[in-house]
Amino acid sequence: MILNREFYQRDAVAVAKDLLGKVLVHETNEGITKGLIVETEAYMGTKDAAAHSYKSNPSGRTNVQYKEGGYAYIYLIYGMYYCMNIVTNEINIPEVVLLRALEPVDGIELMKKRRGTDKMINLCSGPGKLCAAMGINKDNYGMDLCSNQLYLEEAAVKNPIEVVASKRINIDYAGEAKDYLWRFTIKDNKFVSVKVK
DNA sequence: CGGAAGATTTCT
DNA sequence: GAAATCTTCCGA
Repeated sequence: MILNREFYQRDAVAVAKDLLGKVLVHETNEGITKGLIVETEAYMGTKDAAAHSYKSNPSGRTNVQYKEGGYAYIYLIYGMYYCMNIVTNEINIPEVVLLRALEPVDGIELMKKRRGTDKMINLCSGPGKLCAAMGINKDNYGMDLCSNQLYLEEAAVKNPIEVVASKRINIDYAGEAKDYLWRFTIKDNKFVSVKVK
């Protein structure tokens, strides 16, 4: 079952927690890939010094963040890797959830081909890696997650999930915001990206 | 218009 | 521990 618009129209922290255990699906010409979300981070727009939308105009790269929840915010980092975010909350509230790690579910051969590795644990354990494995790039920027190409769905089997909150990764420049516990992971899941502080 | 820096990954 | 590599943003 595909998650509906209402799911995304809440604050980013609530959505980030609820996204754990959901499945990200991307249908392409090459085939379909699915991954179980095991790690997320919330970025709370104007209240968060680490967010892209904290100090920039509601135009350019962050434009889509100001839409209502349920859209894909894709950006290129360090000139080499894409990161996928999910826009949350209402119109004109620039809050997003960064997807940091997935557990591969479907289309694993395709993921291996895209990533150039056979190691399951290495396919999606990081923001740049999961985008490469899922075939996500700037063409997906602003895509509606309530449509049928790139979307999220409930996991086929719902196992009980234990959520762990921790500090976010690689945002030391963000002042006091770097200590906010807005990173969420599934406890003891081995597909979570390895960097832990 | 030019420069600096970044939600990262990979190899040494 | 450092390089790879390019878009975006800010200051002049």
